[in-house]
Amino acid sequence: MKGTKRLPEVGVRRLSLYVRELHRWQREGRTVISSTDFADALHLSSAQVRRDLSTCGQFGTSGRGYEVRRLHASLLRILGIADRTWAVALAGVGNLGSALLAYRGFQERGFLFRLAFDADRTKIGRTLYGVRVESVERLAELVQREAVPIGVIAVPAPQAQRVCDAFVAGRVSGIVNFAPTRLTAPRGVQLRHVDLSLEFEQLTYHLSLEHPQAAHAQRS
Amino acid sequence: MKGTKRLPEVGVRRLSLYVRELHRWQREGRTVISSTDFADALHLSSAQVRRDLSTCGQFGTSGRGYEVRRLHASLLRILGIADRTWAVALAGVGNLGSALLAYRGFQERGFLFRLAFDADRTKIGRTLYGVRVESVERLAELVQREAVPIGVIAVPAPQAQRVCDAFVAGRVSGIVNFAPTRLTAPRGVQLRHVDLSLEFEQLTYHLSLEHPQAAHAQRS
DNA sequence: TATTGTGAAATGCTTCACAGCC
DNA sequence: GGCTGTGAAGCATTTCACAATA
Repeated sequence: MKGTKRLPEVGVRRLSLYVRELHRWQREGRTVISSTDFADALHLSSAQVRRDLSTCGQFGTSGRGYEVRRLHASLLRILGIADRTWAVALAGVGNLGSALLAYRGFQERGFLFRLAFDADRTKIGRTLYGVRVESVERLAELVQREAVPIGVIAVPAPQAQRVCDAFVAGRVSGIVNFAPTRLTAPRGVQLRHVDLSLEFEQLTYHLSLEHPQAAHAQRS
Repeated sequence: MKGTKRLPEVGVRRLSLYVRELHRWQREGRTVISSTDFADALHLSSAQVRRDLSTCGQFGTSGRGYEVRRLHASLLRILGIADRTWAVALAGVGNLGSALLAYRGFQERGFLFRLAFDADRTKIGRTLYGVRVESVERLAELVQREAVPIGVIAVPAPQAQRVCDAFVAGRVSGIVNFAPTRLTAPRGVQLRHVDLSLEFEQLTYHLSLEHPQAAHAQRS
């Protein structure tokens, strides 16, 4: 029912949240939900929800709401994460890397860790969550040989650019960076930055000292 | 030099990135930088950088640029992260929790893990990164006794709300949530959501298949 | 000359409010 | 009656473009 309008970047991010809630409602056995249900669950306005959804297509029924199953399937298709499995290569199996390997949300969305790399000799050869850890020196070679399309960077900041270059050499088509540094891509390869440090920095100014009565800061 | 204008929410987030770059430039010995330097490093427009900075105060010198040391100190002060240490309590020392404990950026910004909790009996009593792991059952009690102002949630989604309630009972003034679920705060306590699952979800639509020649997707 | 700081314009995003539909 | 989808209004953010300044 729409011509040219596109969902804004920030709206796409909300789409992911809608998917998450739909997933939960489906488990709970609900079959129909309204824009107000979304609004309450996610602290948005119902108008925002309707705008987001209607911008992507015609999903609802006037006077009734949205069918959970259908909307869920539609949004997955729109986000491009339906019926597809993406192989992923992970660089760095330290604490953060291990957290990523263990994160179930990945599998739920069709991502599968196929390769893992580390520079630490004591880790190479071990198997974590079903993936064998290889030497980072073989990263480009193996990524290219296995034609793995996505690289995930979970190494310390100073090594991130080198790893990024290796992924590019291995001809991945997407890189997700969790190192607190900005990467630059050689020659026409586009990178997207998913920057964990930014999340931490949010904390520094989001401190909301609005407890009913007391507000106890503390030095240490 | 400004009257009433305030930096928008998203601008505050950029401020953190400016701090990060200033930190780096300071290490590299640079003394003066321009809005264009910021723009190049962070993929923003120079006008945006100037607008952000000038909205916070008068920091630059026409025809010259910004003094690195002074700007760095000023931004830290504005973000409220100078000369202060915040004690933090961590719930969940699994992979993600461990990654948070190990993350140096925390200390750099004056955050110090004072308490850690887990439900796994085999972990309780162990010391990780200098912090003793306590039973999650004692969370509210210890957080209140030590007057720790910030709680960090790194437990699985189904447990997150319970842990959140415990932090509130322990009278923290801020909570940061890394579980992929929305929390609700009892009675007038304001929560901010830092949602790791959102980061993962970004990946699903940010896949940029723009390699010079080939684009090899793959099922598995 | 090089660069900031900033009105004004442009663009983008959210909310309002209600017609239309079930 | 309740709810969606959407023009139009309102608000927020970014960019333009240039006067001011070192």
